Amino acid sequence: MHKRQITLADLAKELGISTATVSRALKDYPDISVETKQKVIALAEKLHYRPNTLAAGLRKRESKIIGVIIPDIVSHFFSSVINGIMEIAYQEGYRVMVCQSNESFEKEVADAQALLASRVDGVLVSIAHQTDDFDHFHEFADMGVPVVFFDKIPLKDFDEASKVVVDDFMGAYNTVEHLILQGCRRIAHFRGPVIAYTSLNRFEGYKKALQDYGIPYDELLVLACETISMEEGRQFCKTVLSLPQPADAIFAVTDMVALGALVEARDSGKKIPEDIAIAGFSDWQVSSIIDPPLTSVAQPSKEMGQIATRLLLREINAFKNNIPFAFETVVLKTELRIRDSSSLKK
Amino acid sequence: MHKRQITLADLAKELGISTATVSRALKDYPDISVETKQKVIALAEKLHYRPNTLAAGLRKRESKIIGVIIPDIVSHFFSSVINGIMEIAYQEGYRVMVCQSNESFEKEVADAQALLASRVDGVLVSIAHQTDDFDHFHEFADMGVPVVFFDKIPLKDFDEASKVVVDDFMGAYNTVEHLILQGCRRIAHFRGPVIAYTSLNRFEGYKKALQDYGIPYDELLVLACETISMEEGRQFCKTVLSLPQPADAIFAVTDMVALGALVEARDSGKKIPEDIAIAGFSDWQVSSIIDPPLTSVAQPSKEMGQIATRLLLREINAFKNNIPFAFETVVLKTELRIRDSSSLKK
DNA sequence: CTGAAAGCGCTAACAC
DNA sequence: GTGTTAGCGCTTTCAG
Repeated sequence: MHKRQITLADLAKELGISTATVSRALKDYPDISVETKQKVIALAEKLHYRPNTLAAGLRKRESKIIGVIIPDIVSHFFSSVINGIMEIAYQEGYRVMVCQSNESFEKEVADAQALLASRVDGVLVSIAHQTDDFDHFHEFADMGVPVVFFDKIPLKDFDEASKVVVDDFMGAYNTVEHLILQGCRRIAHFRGPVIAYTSLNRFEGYKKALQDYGIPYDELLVLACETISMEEGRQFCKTVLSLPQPADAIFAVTDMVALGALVEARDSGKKIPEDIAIAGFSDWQVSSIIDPPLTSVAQPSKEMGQIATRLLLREINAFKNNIPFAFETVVLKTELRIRDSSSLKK
Repeated sequence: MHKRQITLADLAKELGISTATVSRALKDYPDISVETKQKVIALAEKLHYRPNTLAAGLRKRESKIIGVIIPDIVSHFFSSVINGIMEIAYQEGYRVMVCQSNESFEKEVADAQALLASRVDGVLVSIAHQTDDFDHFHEFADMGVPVVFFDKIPLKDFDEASKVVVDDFMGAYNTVEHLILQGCRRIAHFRGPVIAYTSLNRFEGYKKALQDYGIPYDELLVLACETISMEEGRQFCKTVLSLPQPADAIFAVTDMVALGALVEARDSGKKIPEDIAIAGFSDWQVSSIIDPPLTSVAQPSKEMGQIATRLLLREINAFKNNIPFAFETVVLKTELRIRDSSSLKK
């Protein structure tokens, strides 16, 4: 039943040559005779020889695996990022080991140690919400394993790493500017948790746009999400519509929240965007098919994964060949997708 | 800069004992003195010792990695399945290596070989659309590596494996039955590609429900998707609405197609569900928030990942300990979520 | 152009 | 309780 795996030694014995030669033949080394190469390759094929990458990895001190730590895989954003990661990694002969922190600091630490034990050649990380201690990532650096952060990156304490982020500030700025140009003056913002970097930048972009256009900042119009759910979007929408001076636009930190607001506005008989314009952030696929289609900020998620992976691989190679390497922070542009939920001219 | 990794030998030398003892101490073997254990563990902690799983794997002939091959990670369904897989795998001390076939047979074969080379201890597979040759999976069996198929499983030629699927037949049957009970008599079906097992079973469920309720099958009402896109949903909706005897209900093979149909029906001024009732399959999160909310069949995706992984781990253990193992096929029940797109009573 | 031999870090008989 | 030893499968000097 259980056939033993085929090894170099098996091939070598069968052909009456040494394992070294077999190894070199399979790796297409220049100074092996064509004849030998062909024989070796033919036999390997015939016996379904599969190189044992564990053994090779042990010997060469590289696993050809890159680790990924993300808060949550079940989201369009992160699964797209992983898609980009896998595409590039695969092209370059690397496998991908994915871990999910579930936004838990403890799980993140455990994941980091597991990846360390698996001797991954590099790691791509989007940190959990509560993480503000980075010892577990410094350990990678100590072991000579490059780390590239993306999306949720450390706020402090981590200069010695490359990073890839989205320009949340400008994404938010452009959206609010658009709402202003549509004639809105009472623009509410449903912001994310205070700790999250991305939320913060979106909030700053919101404020800056108001300021640049001479619209006073009104803290009654700014509500902070905790769960970032549709339900919060509904609640907050109700709140800002029933103010003495009600909102005439809503910019939500994420499409989930914007959709909640949209449903609430619709159900309470408001006309969108005439009575209240709505815009979100993330550009879910669904956002374009609801009625009215939701204006939203698109993030280049797959591209983010690709770029982060390219950076990581470059760093891995630099490290291996002992050539100097400069850390980089790449900021990706977002794209405002204007749709009927905010656009008066149809 | 690049500190060398800490090995058992480092710990052994530092403590003046043998590597064997260190190894045993860390594994909490019964016959090591408590004193030694403590010393070893303390030092390991202090030096940030991380066991090299590559070396252990080479020696023990097990990698503690399970491989996953799926057509596409960027989908709510598959990312949820992976979520379930990772949860169980992690609990049991396994890591997960994910590969994406992109619905390409060639990529699937390449992935299989890569996983084979990585010496994964088992594999979870959802096959690509075009796959109808299974040599690359038989190779796992030959190497004594268990394979469990889920969702998209081989139609033939693969008895020697466990499988986990969703009851597409009953899911479809219940949906169509529901539409009939709502009073619909001209129920259209936008089916999936002929080759896909799941599409086929949904189609069969559709036919059986009609038959059981004495409604004649009308092939004008059955259209086969190729791209499974919103656009197809729109087109087909137009088609069945303009028949001499137009449809009064649509059951689509998937929510994507149903949403296309819904948008088309809405745009052309039809009342939903009075003029045309609509139901989908998959229960996307978005399906519940569009207007009207879409009736859909929910699949237990995370659970599918969990169950498949438990089956796989059980098989891995059985194999390792040479105890008999019987392959199983688990069929998971679906749940019909009735919403306003099909329900007359509000 | 090819072979011999050492060793990557760990585990598991087998000794004592 | 602990040490000795061999070896997992591969790569890589160093010889020839």
